[in-house]
Amino acid sequence: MGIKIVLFEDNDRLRESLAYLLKMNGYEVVGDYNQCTEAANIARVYEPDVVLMDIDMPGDNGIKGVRMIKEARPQTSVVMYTVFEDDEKLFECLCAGANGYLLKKTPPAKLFDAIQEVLEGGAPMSPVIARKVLNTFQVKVTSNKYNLSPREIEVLQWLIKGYSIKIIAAEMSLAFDTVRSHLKNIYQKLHVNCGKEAIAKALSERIV
Amino acid sequence: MGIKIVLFEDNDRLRESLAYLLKMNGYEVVGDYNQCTEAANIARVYEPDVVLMDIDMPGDNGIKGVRMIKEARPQTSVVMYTVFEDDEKLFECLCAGANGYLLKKTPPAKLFDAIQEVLEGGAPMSPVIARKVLNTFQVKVTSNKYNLSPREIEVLQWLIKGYSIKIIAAEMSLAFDTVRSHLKNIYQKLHVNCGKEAIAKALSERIV
DNA sequence: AACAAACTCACCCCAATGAGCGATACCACT
DNA sequence: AGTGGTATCGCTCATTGGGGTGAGTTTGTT
Repeated sequence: MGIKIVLFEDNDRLRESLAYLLKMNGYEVVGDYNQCTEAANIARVYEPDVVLMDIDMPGDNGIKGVRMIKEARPQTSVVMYTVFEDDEKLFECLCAGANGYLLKKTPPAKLFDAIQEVLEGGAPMSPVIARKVLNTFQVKVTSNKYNLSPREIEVLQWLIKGYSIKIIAAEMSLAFDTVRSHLKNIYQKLHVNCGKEAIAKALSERIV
Repeated sequence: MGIKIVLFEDNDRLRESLAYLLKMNGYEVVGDYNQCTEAANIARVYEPDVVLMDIDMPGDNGIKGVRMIKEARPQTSVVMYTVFEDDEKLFECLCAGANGYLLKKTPPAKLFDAIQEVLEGGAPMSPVIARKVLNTFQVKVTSNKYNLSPREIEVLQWLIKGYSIKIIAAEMSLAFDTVRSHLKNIYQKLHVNCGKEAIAKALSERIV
């Protein structure tokens, strides 16, 4: 049995071309649609191995489409196929459960490679996209822009575990007021006014 | 001028084979080393375009190697080349600034593709690795395991921005005590005892 | 119609915390 | 010898926040 693929793409010409190309290359295109409102049902009924999903479509957009498909049938691999390369759409798609992210400028040959890759448990991404994804991990390079001292970093690390001042003092074998003193300095350096803000900032900027 | 590559790999046979292969394919291997203690200086002196970096080496390991190179010369692309595929080492490398992550089972042809890809601003990763990376974004599927109500999620989203109860109440046009009430329920559902813990848990588990 | 869940608000008590003052000591650098 | 940064500790005061309890309203489900 062949590889079952479903397409969601509102540009009719492009969608039909894709379907044709895929069929020519031995894939079984079990459905192609110009909008993804019924994506969940389609996934359940046709049980595709791979879905190619555009983002910009009338009705529900492709991001919602991914979410619906992944809820309805998680084992289906969903690969985004779009012109968008802005961070916001990208990470929304990834959070929604996309298994790959290809830009439309991807040549057909690479497209087939990508389908093969996702079937083998990979996560095909256009180079620009992969770089963006990796960069989200590397914010550590900017970690010390707040000029925290080693001791302050240590305190902050306890703080972001949700520990209270009293507990932190015990863990670090320090006096209660010493920890508070460190925290005051930390808050100043991070330009925040309370522990909650500090935790939020530290975790979202991956300072520690 | 050719593409300048530096290798760090403690297996002499493998390292020499790689150097040979790369040279045969037109790359300029400006250095190959069996340990990376001097990685920073090497990067500064030879100004390589790409570094292939093993992880398990005597002395400083490759993770420290990446960090040193990225501090000394950020424009050098560092691609990990290792047998390790455990999450811990992987994400340490990515946080340290690695621009790619290839498993040693990668065939040479793919290796050349990867070097080309990283030179073009991409982030070559072996399929298994890419999947792991993407999966870190998709924790949303487990988001509702705590069974938070829509309103509670909304409150939590304000909370993790570091806002105080008073501010949250104002933003949501609610009474102070209403927000507290929601928070109490949230704390119960998340099995935490205070806002700081809730923020820590919500952000580290990407609940919202 | 009955019930559960979610949403809303209120009151009390007291612990936790941030702000704003300090202080001493150590260390590196000039 | 002085300067600045870090680390340590102390105090008061006002605000914030968490635990407990209760209760009215809406909404959806059975």
